[in-house]
Amino acid sequence: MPSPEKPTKPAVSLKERQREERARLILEAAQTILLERGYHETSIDDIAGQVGIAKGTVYLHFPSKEDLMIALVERQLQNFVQVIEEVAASTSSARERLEAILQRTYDPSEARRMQIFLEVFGSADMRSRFAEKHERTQPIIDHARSLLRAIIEQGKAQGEFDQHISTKVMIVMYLNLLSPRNYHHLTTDQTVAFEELLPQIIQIFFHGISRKQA
Amino acid sequence: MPSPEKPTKPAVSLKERQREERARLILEAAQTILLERGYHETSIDDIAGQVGIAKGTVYLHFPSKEDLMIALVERQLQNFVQVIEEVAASTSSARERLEAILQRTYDPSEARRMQIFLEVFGSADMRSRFAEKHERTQPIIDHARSLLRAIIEQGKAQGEFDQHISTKVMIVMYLNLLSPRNYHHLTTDQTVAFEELLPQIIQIFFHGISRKQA
Amino acid sequence: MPSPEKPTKPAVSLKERQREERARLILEAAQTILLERGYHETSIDDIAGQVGIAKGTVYLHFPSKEDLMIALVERQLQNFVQVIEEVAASTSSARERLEAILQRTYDPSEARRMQIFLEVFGSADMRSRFAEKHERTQPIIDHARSLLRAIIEQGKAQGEFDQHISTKVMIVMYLNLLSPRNYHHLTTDQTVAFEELLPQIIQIFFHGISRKQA
Amino acid sequence: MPSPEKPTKPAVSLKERQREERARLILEAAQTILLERGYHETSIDDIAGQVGIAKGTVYLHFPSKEDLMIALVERQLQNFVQVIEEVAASTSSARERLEAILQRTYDPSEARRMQIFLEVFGSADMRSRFAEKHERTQPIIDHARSLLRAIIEQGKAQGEFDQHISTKVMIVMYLNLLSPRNYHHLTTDQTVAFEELLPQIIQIFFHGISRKQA
DNA sequence: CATGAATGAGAATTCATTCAT
DNA sequence: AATGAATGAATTCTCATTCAT
Repeated sequence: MPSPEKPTKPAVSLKERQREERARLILEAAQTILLERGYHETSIDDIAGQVGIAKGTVYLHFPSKEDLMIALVERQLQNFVQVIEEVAASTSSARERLEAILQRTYDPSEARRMQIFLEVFGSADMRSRFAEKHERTQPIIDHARSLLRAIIEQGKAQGEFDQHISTKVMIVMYLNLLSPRNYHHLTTDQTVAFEELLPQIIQIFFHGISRKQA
Repeated sequence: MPSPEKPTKPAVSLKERQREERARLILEAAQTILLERGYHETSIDDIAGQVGIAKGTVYLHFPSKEDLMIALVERQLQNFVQVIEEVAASTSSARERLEAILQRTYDPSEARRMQIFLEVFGSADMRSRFAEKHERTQPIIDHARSLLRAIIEQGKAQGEFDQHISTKVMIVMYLNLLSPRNYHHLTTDQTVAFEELLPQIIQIFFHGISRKQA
Repeated sequence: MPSPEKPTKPAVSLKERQREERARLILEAAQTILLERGYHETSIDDIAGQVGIAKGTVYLHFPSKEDLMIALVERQLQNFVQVIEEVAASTSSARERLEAILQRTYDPSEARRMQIFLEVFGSADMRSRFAEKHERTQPIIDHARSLLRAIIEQGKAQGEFDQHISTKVMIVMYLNLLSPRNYHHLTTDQTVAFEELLPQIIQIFFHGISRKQA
Repeated sequence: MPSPEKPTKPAVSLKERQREERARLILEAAQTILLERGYHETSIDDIAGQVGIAKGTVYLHFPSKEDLMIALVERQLQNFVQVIEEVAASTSSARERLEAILQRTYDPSEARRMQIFLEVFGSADMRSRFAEKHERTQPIIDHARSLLRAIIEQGKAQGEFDQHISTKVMIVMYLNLLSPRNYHHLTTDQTVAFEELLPQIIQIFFHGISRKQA
């Protein structure tokens, strides 16, 4: 029997893992600073400084600042899609599933991450800047939408939701609920605690789309 | 006969009026371009060019690019407050008044203008950049809020709205409805016509906050 | 009669003249440094420093480093074409005219300038770098060539030059004679005085292309 | 039996041979890419990639990019000197020998290689960059010159060449004939075939320097 | 030995702001 | 007042070189 300690395959994997870990560290730092200061107010040097590496090293992992941004968005989207997929598989009612997604997305540890992609789509210059790079993110977005559509349409079919309201509109409003940014000032003002906020929003929305009682 | 070297008040006023007209022209141009391209993608030169004046002239009216931006936001906010005030004075029901504000704000000619201030508060970039300059806009925002609060609380008192939902939360959600940006992709996709969009959103929201029937 | 000192048109012309003068100054400095150090070894900052202006000012006159280079080449080419045109108009023999062009081009004050465009076509990376920007220089080069061709062909027709040698080859060799760069080391070594060099080169070339005596 | 830890000479030699072979491979790749793209457009990484080794390995053989370049030039010069030496030894006439050198240097397989050193001396860029590193190449160049000088002076002594033309000038012009770069556009234009080019150039040059018939 | 990740100096370019005319 | 030329700080990105593994 050959000696089992000889690292043949794992060696490749180690380097690769280190590489990915480094990339993850950069994404993490980028996320933190970008969320604080925004795209234009954050230089590659700032990000590198945050990670504790040199400017050039960032470029070893991401070919440009834009690509770093896209990678960030992509990661977040995938994260989001995963949440939806997990929840969508459950057998609870449409409303329960949509609420579950909200709950998990509002989880503070998730919330910050969500925002990054709202940054990108939120301002005119970001939209135009990244318009051409959306080939990769668009399919993910489409996928998320179709998952949500399925849930909502089940809810309509089973009499939970009002059939007179367009599914598209529901999706858009629902996605807006997911944007912590929209509630940012509320929690900054500290006049409404974050924990009370969500249930009320949920209540408004679901009451709003629920089938009207005859 | 008045001494000819002492400029009478109307003369000053004329100059002043021209000055203000010029400032207005600059704001107008700035708004157009900023909405299209975003803050960082718009240079002072671009704005001056649009107005047909020289770069330096812009600085005769606004001490910096940031101040120009703030002025833009302020103008929009005042505009918005005026709409609220006009509507608030009417004697119709709370819901009717809130709907009226939405209608007027969604009016295409208004919608674009609304967005400018959403640009500013919408991205981390802008928020951090303008954080210190909010002394002037904050009171206006507070005023708008208190006007809306009054309407909503009337609605609650008169049994239109659900008293269990915090007024603050209602205001936030209501303000979100006002953000055409949130619906931008919808109308860009051309899958939902702008005209159908508003009624449905209104329906969801007001049904959502309405007092539940026993 | 109106006062003649009122500068209406000249005012425009003054600014324009100052602008051109500034551009000329930059070109002059660029030429000096570029010839000494080459394209890659010369930064825009170096050039600006030589002129005594700031980096950004260079960009007020030339949109990019490449364009500055092209402008330099163009100026030199036009200069060269002008020399050819002036000489071509004379009624002397073909050889005399070609010699005259050489004389004027070897004039030390011209010689340095000539080189700049040889720099550009001389090295692989310059050629590929500027390949796409040649739309403007190519016609000038073609024009110069056709002027030379005409002279050479007259020389052949009148029995001065050997008709068995292709005009194209003659032109190429002639243009090589014009490249002070080719003789650079000679004069650097200081073993051959510049003044003796030209006559000998002329002698070799024209003897070389002259019609062979039967 | 020899002690196994002491490497005999052949063993060192093998390693040394492998080392040299590796160096040769690098030079070969460097030459190919450098000729295509030029010095600044070629990175060490490109060269390493072409050889199929890692960037760092290049530095095991050449202390810097400049030194790699110098080594390339040196190799080419030695090659050239070898051609001259071989030809110089023959008993044919001076013209025949000089023509033979031209023929061998114009041989397509040689032509490309020749150019590398013309790149280096041809642009100001390179000249200034390598000026201080010429201690090693200068002697080789001097040697090549003296070999050529000997041939030319024999030609003069035997009445083949015009004694009134300085040998130095002849050498310079002759070396210029060797620069395929000078004829590059000709063959690129495809208006003159490469095969016709050389004989005509030879004809001009040798007729040009030949002793004039009384 | 070979590798390739990490470094950081350096270069082109942009643009808000100033100021002489 | 208006102009627009000039400035220079700041930013993105490249790549020769080093060095731990």
